[in-house]
Amino acid sequence: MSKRQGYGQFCPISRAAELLTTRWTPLVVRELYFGSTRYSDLRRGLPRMSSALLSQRLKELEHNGILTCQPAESGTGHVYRLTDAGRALFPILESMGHWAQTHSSDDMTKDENLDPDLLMWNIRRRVTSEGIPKNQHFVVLFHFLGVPIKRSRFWLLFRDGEIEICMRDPGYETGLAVTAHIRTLTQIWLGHVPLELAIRRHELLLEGERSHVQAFSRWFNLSLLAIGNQASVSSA
Amino acid sequence: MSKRQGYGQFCPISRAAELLTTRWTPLVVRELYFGSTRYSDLRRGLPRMSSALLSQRLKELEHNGILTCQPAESGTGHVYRLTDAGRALFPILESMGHWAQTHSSDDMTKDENLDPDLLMWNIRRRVTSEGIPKNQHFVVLFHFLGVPIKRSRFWLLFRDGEIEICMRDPGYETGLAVTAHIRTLTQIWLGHVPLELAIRRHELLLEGERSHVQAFSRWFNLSLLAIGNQASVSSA
DNA sequence: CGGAATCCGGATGGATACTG
DNA sequence: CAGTATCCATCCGGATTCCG
Repeated sequence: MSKRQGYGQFCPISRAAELLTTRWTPLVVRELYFGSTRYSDLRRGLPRMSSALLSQRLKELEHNGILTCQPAESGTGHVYRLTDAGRALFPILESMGHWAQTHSSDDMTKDENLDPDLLMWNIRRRVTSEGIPKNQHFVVLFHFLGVPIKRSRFWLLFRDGEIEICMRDPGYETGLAVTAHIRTLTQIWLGHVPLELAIRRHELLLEGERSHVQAFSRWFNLSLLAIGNQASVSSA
Repeated sequence: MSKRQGYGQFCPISRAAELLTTRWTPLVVRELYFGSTRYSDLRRGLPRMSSALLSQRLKELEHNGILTCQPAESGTGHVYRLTDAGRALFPILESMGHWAQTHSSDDMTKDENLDPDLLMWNIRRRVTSEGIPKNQHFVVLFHFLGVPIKRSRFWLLFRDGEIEICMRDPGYETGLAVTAHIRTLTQIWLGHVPLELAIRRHELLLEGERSHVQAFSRWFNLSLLAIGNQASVSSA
């Protein structure tokens, strides 16, 4: 497979670099760290990565002891999980994220990278059912501006403790509607802009029963990367 | 030049990853951070990197605002220096080094990566003239075991505040001789093994006047990566 | 010495199609 | 759904060359 020579350096940085300087590898680790376990989860979180390359990377990472691959008990496919060594890579990713936030001309929120599917998928993984009416379904509509109409509406469906993203109205009554420019919600998600500020400036609109509006900040959690980045946002 | 697509992610990790997931790039940054400024310094520290690729990387990094390139005042060539953004990358490298030290089956000191030239070059950059007799030259011979004879002897020449590596006896009287297996000195340098321990076990031999032997641990500084890694070694 | 340009074969990555 | 297979563009390593 890889006939590639190593860097020929005894310095430990080079060991990690040999692992991480292949394309997409850090992002695969990120996805796993943030909770993806299935091949299709990974594909969803890394839409621009080709399937062939993903499966190649998974094999390499397994071979390098970064992840384990086990046949899924429930049905088909495999479950991928980081090993201890794999989870230990996270501080590296964290410092990469921190560097980019402070030193990269912040075009990570430039138009071409804003992606509502990706954002919703990331949000879904961090959402908690806390503060959501139990034992009944609850629907939140996200309505994005700055996005082609066909990809501008997403429904988050809370049901039986499960959370699902729908691209079409799931039919139940909508309990809360969230309206914002895709960039606004992305910036909030990344911790660049405090939620309250966006609300106060009417750049993010919450519509629904008062209790549902107030509950929003309890179940809508920011990206793990946002923590410690910006003014705190979580409900008191 | 690079027509390569981005990762299409708004997550800041991906911004840093786009920069760092090209081959050799983290090590070029490491070299600059550790004090190299000239093209030939970089080549010396990265002997397995091709010249063409190095000059390509330097251009890319300059373009990305990681380093600046200025014509050298003194004579020919250019001086490469990290920008603030470039220096800010160091925590990433540091966590990479830390990860490898603790989670990579420590074959970074496996035989094929042990390299006396590289080691001497690294050592030289960290050596201080402190504790060295002033206003006269002072010569230290490093004698490596486990290395082909032709590359087994290096002389460190202290003269006029300058420090030079020689591959042949510079002719002056040798003030101190250091003898060890290449692996031993590499492990000491990386902080895997305390200097005192190696001395006590007679795995590192210091020969010379008592004062010169005692001075050794004052001017021989460990790799920056060793700091906080292992039992401290520096003289009290 | 300090770099940059070129050429070439092999390795890697991206796109798409295909299979169980 | 969970991956493979295939083809082509790009990247990388090594050697050589060139220039100032």
